Amino acid sequence: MARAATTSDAFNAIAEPQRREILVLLRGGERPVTELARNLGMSQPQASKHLRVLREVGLVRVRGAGKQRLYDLDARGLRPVHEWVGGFEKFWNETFDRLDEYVRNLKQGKAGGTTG
Amino acid sequence: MARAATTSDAFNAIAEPQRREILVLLRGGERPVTELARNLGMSQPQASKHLRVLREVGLVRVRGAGKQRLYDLDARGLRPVHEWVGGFEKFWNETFDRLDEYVRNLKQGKAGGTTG
DNA sequence: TTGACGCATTCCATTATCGGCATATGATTG
DNA sequence: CAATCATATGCCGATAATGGAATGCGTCAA
Repeated sequence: MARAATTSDAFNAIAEPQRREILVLLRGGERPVTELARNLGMSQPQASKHLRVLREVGLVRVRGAGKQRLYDLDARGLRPVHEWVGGFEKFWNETFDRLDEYVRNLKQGKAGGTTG
Repeated sequence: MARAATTSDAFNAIAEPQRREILVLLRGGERPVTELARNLGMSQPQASKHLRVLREVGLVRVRGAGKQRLYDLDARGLRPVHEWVGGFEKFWNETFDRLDEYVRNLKQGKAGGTTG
């Protein structure tokens, strides 16, 4: 099996840096493809491809406006991501302490031992 | 070019569901490889490979304990992820409103038009 | 209808994943 | 040193993502 599809969920979709940048730009409101491409220094086809992925996972919506297609942010799909990562919030402080303790133990000649 | 390496950053590392599960288990404290593999129903080599990725992006630490190697959570690398996603927090509520408005416009026979 | 513009899609090459299986490496015990 | 347990690594097959280039398709203007 290969890596999961980028379209399988928001986690995979936002793993790509350029797609994150697109989402950031869209916080400023809906934008046509070409403008996104220009602002991010990518080709129009690349922008379209990234937008397709974002649309398939539901992070953006489209509406036609004449010749243009305006893409709009739909951030709801990011909420589960935020919540999952938020489950570690208390740990990225605590981790410092455990590392401190670890280092102190090393200096005392004792190996690790945070647990036992 | 192919997709960015899973080891390129935390975003890519946590795109894989099994690696997320490993991190969740490690919130309960350090664990040896075999126990993680058993708890997650994956093979030992797979667990080792996932742990390698997590270690390379700095989300876990290892220490030897006899024959075993105990993996420990280092959640600090998740903080940037949380912050990036958090930048969309105000939008996943606002989005509902914009969708509501969109739907109301549709019912009135007007196309889209959230913008103009 | 023809032409121009905006965007989506397809084809291609390169590259890296993930999983299974076998095996190498490391540490402990006797 | 030999045997064993715990873990890491190597190889393979299958999958697919990314970027570039070319092209298809829909819309608007004349």
